[in-house]
Amino acid sequence: MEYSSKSIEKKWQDFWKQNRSFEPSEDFTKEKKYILSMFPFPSGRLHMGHVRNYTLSDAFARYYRQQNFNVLHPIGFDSFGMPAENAAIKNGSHPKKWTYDNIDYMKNEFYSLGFSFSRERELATSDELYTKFEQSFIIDMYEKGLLYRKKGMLNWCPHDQTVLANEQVVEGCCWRCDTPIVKKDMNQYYFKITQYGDELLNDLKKLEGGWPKQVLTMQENWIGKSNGLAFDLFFDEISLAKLNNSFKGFDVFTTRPDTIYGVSYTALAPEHEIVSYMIENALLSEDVITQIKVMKTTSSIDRQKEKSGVSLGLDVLHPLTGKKVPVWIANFVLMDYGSGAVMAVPAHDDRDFDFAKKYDLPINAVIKPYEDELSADSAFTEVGVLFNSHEFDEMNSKEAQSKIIEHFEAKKIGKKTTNYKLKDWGVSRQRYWGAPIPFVHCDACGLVMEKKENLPIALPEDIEITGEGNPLDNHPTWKHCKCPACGNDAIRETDTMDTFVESSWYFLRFCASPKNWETEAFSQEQIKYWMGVDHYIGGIEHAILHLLYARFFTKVFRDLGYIEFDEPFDKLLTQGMVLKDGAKMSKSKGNTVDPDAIIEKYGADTARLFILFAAPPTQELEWNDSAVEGAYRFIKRFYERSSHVNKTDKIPTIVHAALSKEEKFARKKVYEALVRANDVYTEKYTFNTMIAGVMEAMNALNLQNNSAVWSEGYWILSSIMEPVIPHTCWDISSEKFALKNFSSVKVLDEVFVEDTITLGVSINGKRRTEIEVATDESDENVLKIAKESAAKWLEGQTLLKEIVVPKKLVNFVVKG
RNA sequence: GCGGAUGUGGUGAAAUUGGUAUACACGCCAGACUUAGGAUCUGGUGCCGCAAGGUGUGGAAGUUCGAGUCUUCUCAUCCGCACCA
Repeated sequence: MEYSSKSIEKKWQDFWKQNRSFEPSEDFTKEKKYILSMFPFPSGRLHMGHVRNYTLSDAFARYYRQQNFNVLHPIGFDSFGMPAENAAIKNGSHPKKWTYDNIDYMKNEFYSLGFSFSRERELATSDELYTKFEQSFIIDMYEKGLLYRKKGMLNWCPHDQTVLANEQVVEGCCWRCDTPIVKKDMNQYYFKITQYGDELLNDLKKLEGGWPKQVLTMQENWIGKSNGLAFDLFFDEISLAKLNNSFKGFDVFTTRPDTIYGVSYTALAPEHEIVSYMIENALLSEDVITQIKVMKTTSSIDRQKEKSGVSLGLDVLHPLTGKKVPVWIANFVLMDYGSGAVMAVPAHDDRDFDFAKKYDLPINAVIKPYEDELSADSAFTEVGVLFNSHEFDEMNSKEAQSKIIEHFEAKKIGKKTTNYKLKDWGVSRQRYWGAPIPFVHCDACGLVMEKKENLPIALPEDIEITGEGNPLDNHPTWKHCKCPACGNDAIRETDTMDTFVESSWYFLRFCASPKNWETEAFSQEQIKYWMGVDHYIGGIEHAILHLLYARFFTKVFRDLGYIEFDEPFDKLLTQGMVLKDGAKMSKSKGNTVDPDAIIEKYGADTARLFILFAAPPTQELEWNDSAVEGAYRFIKRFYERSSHVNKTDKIPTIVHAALSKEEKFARKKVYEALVRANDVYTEKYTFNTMIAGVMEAMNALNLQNNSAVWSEGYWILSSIMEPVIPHTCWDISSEKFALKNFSSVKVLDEVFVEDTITLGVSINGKRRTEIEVATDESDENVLKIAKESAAKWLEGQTLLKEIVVPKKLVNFVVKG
């Protein structure tokens, strides 16, 4: 048999398609596995990262099919998004055509790699049917108060001309195009993800063990829970008068209530409402107003470079001492965290310290180290002991935190508070290629939900995409509609949804039987059976964005009564990047490898084998052309040596005792590979060692020529390898085993029983020699044999201790 | 700064509870078959050394009969977050 990847792969891909080989069964009494890889954006072509992702999920899916599970392994396309519009601007192609052409191309690539996806459940999130149900969920969420509209300061990308969620701002820049973002005041829709902040944080515990620690930590940090004290600061008489009594004061949040007696100034964010009031009412000098304007318009990156501020000429009263404390504006105070105002304790906070130094503000220390002296050159931020703090003097600063909170609560001047870094998810985008937000603006009724029977609110196709403004807004007719409530003329919302909304529930849609796709998003019964996802596989880059949003939607859907569980993904496998020449593959670096070219030259099985063999899945994978050749050579040998195998439709029975040493060794290696393979899918995901085991077994088989041993070996090995190199294995199996061997094989313990065993002999832990003894030899005899063998090294030494580790080694402890 | 991870041959990487370090593969060297080889097969290959032997898992110390594995410290690299009060 001569190996030809082209003819074999085509043959089996056609066979699988014709036989609907990978469609899940609707028999819900069978045990199930839901294997999901993160679906791709239809960018045009697959890249090696995709190949790695889907090779992994495909291996899981195929393994569990062999184990007789009912397997759901679906694929779709996350097909809304800006690149479709960017392509339109660049090439004049319609976003819809561009998207669906790409999908067609990429689907062909998928199937030419032999991925065992359910073809009948393929979907694209830009399908109108998908939009229909998504809009329906949006309406439900609005009714529940989980979606709201408000005016606020938003992250605006000047290049993409759209708003970004906080999660989409990376180091102050747009996650997609790297343009520095600016703040813009706009009306936006928000999901109330903060309402679930605590649950999203606490439920991370449920994911321990199933999710990588790194991802859990990243989510924990992102949610950023911190406990502390919130209290009001009140203006003194003079300041009240200055402000025309419009404000009594403002509230602040601190995680360091123990430093309360060290407060020497307070600071507001430049965007704070009191500041705005003072500007509007000309209560500040032109010079100060100019300074504030500069602070507000500086990009967040530049704002971090140096601390700056300005005094407002106001004072508040210290809540405990009643002393006057000056109020400043400081550029490091963030409007969107806490209340946008802080109490400043320069003696015990680095930022406050820098600011006080710059503007020559007082520095009042109230905590000192237990051992050392306080330094005047920096803030002391460690745990210490309180002084200058009235009744709290001599108290440990950690302990003082709760005591002082109690004190504030007892006096009813403040209370224990929890703050989160997590903010509500801004979901509206001023772009065309997204799911329209199903609302209508009516002069009489205000913001009105579209009626569910009118869904989907589909996108118009006759649009002009220029890159200037929102194409929906510019469309001559689309936005004009009737108010669903009063029937009068109204204007349709022209914002579309963030594409992360689609990816937040697609895994639920896959559970739905396609025959009901028209009528329902999914059914309780189907969800109950298929969810949660047993193995979710994808890139670490989604650690926060997608995975947090999907968890949020799951909890919302639970509270809306659609589903009955808290977390969607039981096990998460985050794959490493694919590198070439030490760097991530990218077009700009010119170090990409085109999957199609690899398939053309070596075949899909070679690409799959290399990817799984070269590194464990969570690690980075360095592309290596000659190692790819090596993978190809292995497959060729594996295929061609199947000529040693006899045709059979059941696993051969072999009398182990009657075999030669080489034959026994070959069987042992084969069964070792089998044992390894069974661990891989549940615990370790180390496909590389599983494949190494198969290679060892192949090497061992090649040292003997018993055709029954060859046949048994191939029965097992081609089954182990089927998830990795399916085309090759199906071809061997159909030729030799009538496709009967893709099922679990019982491990025979007899092959691991050996007559003799080799033990290492070491002196003081250093290996010197080895001995071969009968497996059941007594320790006493083992020692005797070992001593003879090591006589050379024991001579003239005093033997202090003898250690026998059964089946491993002998160690002599000597002195001399 | 905070958090997470990773350091083992020329390279990608192996190594149950601490128990013969470097499996498997790439590369390299030698040989065989060949008109030829980027095909195939066989053998070799951590480092120093002719050898005996020594040495060796980023570095230092510790626990132990025995440490890649456990403990402490340290160095380097990568990733994520970052003025979050």
